[in-house]
Amino acid sequence: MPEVRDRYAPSPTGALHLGGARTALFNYLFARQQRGQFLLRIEDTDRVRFKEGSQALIEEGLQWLGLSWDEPPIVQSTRKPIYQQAAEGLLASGAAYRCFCTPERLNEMRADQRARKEPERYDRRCRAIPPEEAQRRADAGERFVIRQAIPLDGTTTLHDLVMGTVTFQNASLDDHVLLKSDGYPTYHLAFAVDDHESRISHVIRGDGWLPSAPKHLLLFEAFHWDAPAFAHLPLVLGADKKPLAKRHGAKDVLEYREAGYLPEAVVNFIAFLGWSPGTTEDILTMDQLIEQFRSDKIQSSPAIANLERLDWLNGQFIRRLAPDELARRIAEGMPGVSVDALIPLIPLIQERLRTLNEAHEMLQFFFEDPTSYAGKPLVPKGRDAVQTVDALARVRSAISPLTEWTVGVLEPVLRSTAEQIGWPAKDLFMTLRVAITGRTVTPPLIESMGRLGKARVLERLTRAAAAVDPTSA
RNA sequence: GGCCCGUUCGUCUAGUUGGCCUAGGACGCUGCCCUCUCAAGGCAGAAAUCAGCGGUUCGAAUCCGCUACGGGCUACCA
Repeated sequence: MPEVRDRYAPSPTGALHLGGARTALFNYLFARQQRGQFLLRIEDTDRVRFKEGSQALIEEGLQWLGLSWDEPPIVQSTRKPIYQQAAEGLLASGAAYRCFCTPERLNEMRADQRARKEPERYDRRCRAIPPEEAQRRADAGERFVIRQAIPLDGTTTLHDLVMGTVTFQNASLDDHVLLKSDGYPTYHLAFAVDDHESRISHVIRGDGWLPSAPKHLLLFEAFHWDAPAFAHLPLVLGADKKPLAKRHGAKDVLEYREAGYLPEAVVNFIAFLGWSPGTTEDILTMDQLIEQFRSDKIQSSPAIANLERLDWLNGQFIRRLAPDELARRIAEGMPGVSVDALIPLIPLIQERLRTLNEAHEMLQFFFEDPTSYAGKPLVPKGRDAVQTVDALARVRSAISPLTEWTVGVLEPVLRSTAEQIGWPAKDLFMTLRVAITGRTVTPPLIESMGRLGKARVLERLTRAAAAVDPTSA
């Protein structure tokens, strides 16, 4: 059996969005599972849409997701002569021809076709030019493109791994351009030449290419090359049901990294966009995905990316992380805070996080004193300032003699203090929470006090007491 | 207009060799439990007449046809 080799072939016109990432992931999973190779190719033959820096961004996105490629990427713009040579071969065999039609004539032709409600297609005028004459005009410096000479009749059948068998009438196919007048190939030519040269066995790409797949099959035939197998992937849509690829707001995968998402979660999320293992499992690691991936389980209908699910998945993966690993990842986003300082705090927040970034705010009070209690309910409902200051003082004197500073000794002391002053423990805890953290929503209070240490707790209690507004009822 | 593809809870999906589907799971949502706040976790629940119609069949989400709707392509873009 021939070796499996596939590839992700983005054009560097922007960053890597979720849809592109999914195409890359499916190629990667398939290649890894088949013990084959996964390649990267940069399709930069469109010099107009080309964006500087895009390739680096795409590569960084892929690396972040853990999709490593096995050979240095082919960059198409560096291979112009190779495509030209291939096109000339086609010219010689009659599978392609030179076209001298100007853009103006093409526009007029299409306008006419539209007016007559005919299919808009190249009318093949130049296909009738004798090759010698075409050669002469080319030699004389006339601008031309090279078009594929599609068979006038018959059918072409594609056996797609996802879409099944699709048959096209050759008569409905256009003589599309293979080589542009600037000497660059179009996608079609470059694709065939490169995939052949790279010995690609499986082409897994977006289903936008499905309509041109028969032309690609015909091209391979014209070259007398074996065609690869095809799998066309349905679109990934945004919440607005518009294809991600077409939206201006399509997010770069690296933005998910900035927002505190784990690459494991993003991978899991996009894997299930149009694919499922056929079981009820929904949290899979990359290794499990590799093992379970099957191209025939790919959905043939488009999928809408439901970001709420990504949030949930992210929380799941965060909870599965080893505590020191979680600390490491959180520290990356918290300049000035060491991994070691974070490790003891992890148990307090690990099961509360949905994104890494939430840890920053959740943990802030460990690293800086509350700056203000304005607007915070230091005084419980039904109590007044005097009672609150008194409660704070009672807690202070109850805990300051403590020689052992653990949850086990703190909790009973705090509860009995609440009882002594006649407050429900809930109320006392909230007052303490606000006093010590400056917040109403925090990790568990007593554990937090334990980690903060006695000195800092006592100090904050004093400051809070001083901040209680005496005019509050 | 032409050529293709698609259509199961709001969303991701299971279902693919027709009966085990009075359609299963997950996210989200609602309620309850747990509880020092918030989460997490546990339990329960609402939610798809399987796009519609017509066939085939003892029996169809699963097979066939038509219709509707959605989408892609229709560039010297990829």
